Amino acid sequence: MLKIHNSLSGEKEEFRPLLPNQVRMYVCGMTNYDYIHVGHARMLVAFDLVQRYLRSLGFKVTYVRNVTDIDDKIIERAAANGENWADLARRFTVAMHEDCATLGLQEPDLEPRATEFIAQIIAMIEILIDKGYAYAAANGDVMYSVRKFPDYGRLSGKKIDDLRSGSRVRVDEAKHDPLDFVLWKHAKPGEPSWASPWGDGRPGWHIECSAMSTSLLGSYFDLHGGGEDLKFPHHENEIAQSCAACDSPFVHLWMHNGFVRVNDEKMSKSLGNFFTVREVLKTLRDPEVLRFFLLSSHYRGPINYSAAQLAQADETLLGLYRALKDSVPSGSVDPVEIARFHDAMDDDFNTPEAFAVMQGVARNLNLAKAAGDASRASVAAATLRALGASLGILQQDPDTYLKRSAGNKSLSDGEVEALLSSRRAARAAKNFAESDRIRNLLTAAGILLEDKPGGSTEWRRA
RNA sequence: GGCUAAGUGGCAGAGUGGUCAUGCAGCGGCCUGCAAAGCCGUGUACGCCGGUUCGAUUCCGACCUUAGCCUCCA
Repeated sequence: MLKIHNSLSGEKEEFRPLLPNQVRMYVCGMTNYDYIHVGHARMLVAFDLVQRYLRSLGFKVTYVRNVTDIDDKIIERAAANGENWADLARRFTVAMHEDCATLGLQEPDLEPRATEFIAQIIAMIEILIDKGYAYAAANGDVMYSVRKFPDYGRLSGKKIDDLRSGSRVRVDEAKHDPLDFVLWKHAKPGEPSWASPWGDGRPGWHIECSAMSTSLLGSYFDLHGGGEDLKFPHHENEIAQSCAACDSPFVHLWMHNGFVRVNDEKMSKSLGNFFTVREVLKTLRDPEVLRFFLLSSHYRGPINYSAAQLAQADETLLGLYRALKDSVPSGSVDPVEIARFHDAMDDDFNTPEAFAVMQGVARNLNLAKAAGDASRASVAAATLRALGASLGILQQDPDTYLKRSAGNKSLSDGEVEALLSSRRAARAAKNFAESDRIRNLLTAAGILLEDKPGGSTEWRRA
């Protein structure tokens, strides 16, 4: 039985889809005006995992992850670059797709862009105005009147009056209430704009998600995800918009992932303490290390980013690949371990616990290999592979993986093989001084050796 | 100030009212020509103070500390 933590209730709830065997999920994706950083990667990986696991459970999943391709930041950045805003958004959306692919993400079923949904956005705003939830302000913007929506603040546990007193928001004269937020922004000269009943302008950020999600998934759907910083006000605003416009509940279950931190601070653009995915990947043996690292703590908790942590993740992953080496996965898997793994994952996607199960399987695999029990080893190998598959890891060829290096290759594979063959000759002649000399030389070059019982030698890169 | 999370062994990170997380690093052993890898073994861990209990890291209360949100943000 799958249980998922619902931000709405603050508790883990048994997951039951609204429609039999179908899951409709929406995740707030990226505003693409720059390369994605590790914090974004965590969100992307977390919901990729959710989506994968739901599918592995047999649900028919419709996974929608939007792209915000019109926004203040895009306009600003484009202006700073002297670049067309649409070109900039397109360019970084392509880059994001590349990064997602490297991280082993499966593509969402639908990836709507805000600019493709202008008509739906306008229609939704009109409904909100008709129903009295929104108003055209004096400055040409259209605002949502937060106090008209009684449930406002329920998701984030905030009370409207607490917000007001603590608000650091500069009171915009055009707003009837400081809490009101923009649905439609009137265009300033030279800004990209679309025609609307309220004049030329562009959608506010919050309304786009409401319009896209309800157009694509219906007014009431199963799961909505995003980073925990979106809980307020973004998701709160989405609820206010969608519920009011559709006269319907909006989302059954809200999921929020925790942040990536750097020295105990949130990794973010504004703090300037961010590392882009592509820059981090250059320092790693394989992108899988980053994915593994991101999955090694629970998605709701914070995770501290550091090179030392990445090194630990690398070491651990290496151990798993070493276990997989020299065994042929069989068709059958170990049902007990599979069940343990599912128990862990069913408990709100407890990946650390799931990793512990995988470590147990790896130990069995090593034990079986040491005992020369090929059939037990191949069942263990198949099990480990299968479990890895549902997390999107451990699918590479172990030999290839182990010969990869985190740093520069000072010696080519061929050079290593050549040295190894001289060493083999030395060992056969019991010339251990020469044999050790070669090994030391290789070690210094980042090549680690393992002599096997038959006289052969395996190698890998540090 | 309001709201929300969280504080676990050298590091990372699960979990539980009463033998075991798990991984990395360390130490001892087996194995090895020596290593490496693997296996076996190994560590007075649960922020502080009270309370409940036969028994609390786990439940309750206070306190301290940290992070996040309250402004764009994954």
